[in-house]
Amino acid sequence: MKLITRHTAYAVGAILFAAKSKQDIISVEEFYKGTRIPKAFLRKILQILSKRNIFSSFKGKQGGFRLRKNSNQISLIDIADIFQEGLKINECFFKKKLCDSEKNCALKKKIDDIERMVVKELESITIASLLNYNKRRRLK
Amino acid sequence: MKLITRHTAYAVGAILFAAKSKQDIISVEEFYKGTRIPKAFLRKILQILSKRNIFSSFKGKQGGFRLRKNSNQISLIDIADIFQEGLKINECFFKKKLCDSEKNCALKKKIDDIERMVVKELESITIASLLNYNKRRRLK
DNA sequence: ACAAATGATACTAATATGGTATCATTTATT
DNA sequence: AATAAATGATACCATATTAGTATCATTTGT
Repeated sequence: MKLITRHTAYAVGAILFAAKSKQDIISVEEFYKGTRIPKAFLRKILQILSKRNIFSSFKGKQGGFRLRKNSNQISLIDIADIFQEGLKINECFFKKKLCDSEKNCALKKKIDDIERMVVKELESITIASLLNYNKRRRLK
Repeated sequence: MKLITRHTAYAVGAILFAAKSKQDIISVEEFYKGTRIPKAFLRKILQILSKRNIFSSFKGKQGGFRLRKNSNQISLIDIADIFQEGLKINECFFKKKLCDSEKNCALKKKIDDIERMVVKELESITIASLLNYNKRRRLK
């Protein structure tokens, strides 16, 4: 059971870093220094994120990425959706034999319910809430 | 996001079949006829399930497997635990850089919370509840 | 003795995940 | 205009997990 993959986590890491930074445009090199996520991998992730409008990108010298959304407009589900292809709900494992049909497979029904619950939770976790969480702890 | 794997689902399928059957000891061949789960694969799954005391097994002619527990004593979490090695909670993805330490990584905390929720749900889904679910639908 | 069963185990195949490398293109700076 | 520093696109490789098969050994009822 892996709710989020490394891609997702790294993407979140990069976004958190950008959200905290006062800098406007941040290069992969700078992301790397801040996060220590392997550079080539990070780069691919950032490219994908900018295709999906989480970042804008700027080519050429002084180029890099700029966060395009406010940190409370990005939730974990957005990121997970990008890297975990729709978090697709489990297909039926069984053929006709076991249930009468896929549509009333009890197992699938129950698992789907749980997945929906998880999706709802992921929706509620925004980048802003993650930033906040850390800020609160630091004050203690 | 795959909450349960095929192994788990097939195991559940086999257990459901055994729970419904009036037969005492059921051979792999018979399981296969009832579930259409690939025979060799099913066999391995049943072997594992009997090592884990979900089934008892009987060698030799007229041998096979007998369900060892009542259907309300087996929950999805038991099966998932067997085939998905403890449903291990996500380790931290980041090095020191991003959070102060693994112990106050907001992302990990949130994901762990969700996972605990999922585990609780899986605990609540027993074989009996799956059987019931189908029974109820059939009556409609 | 034999056939029908599981036990143990080794092996293979497919898929998903994680990660690197490289060439093309763009752009600020000199 | 040349150059260096950046991303875009894309192809590739490595590793781990999941799915599934095959085979020989052992047991047991008939």
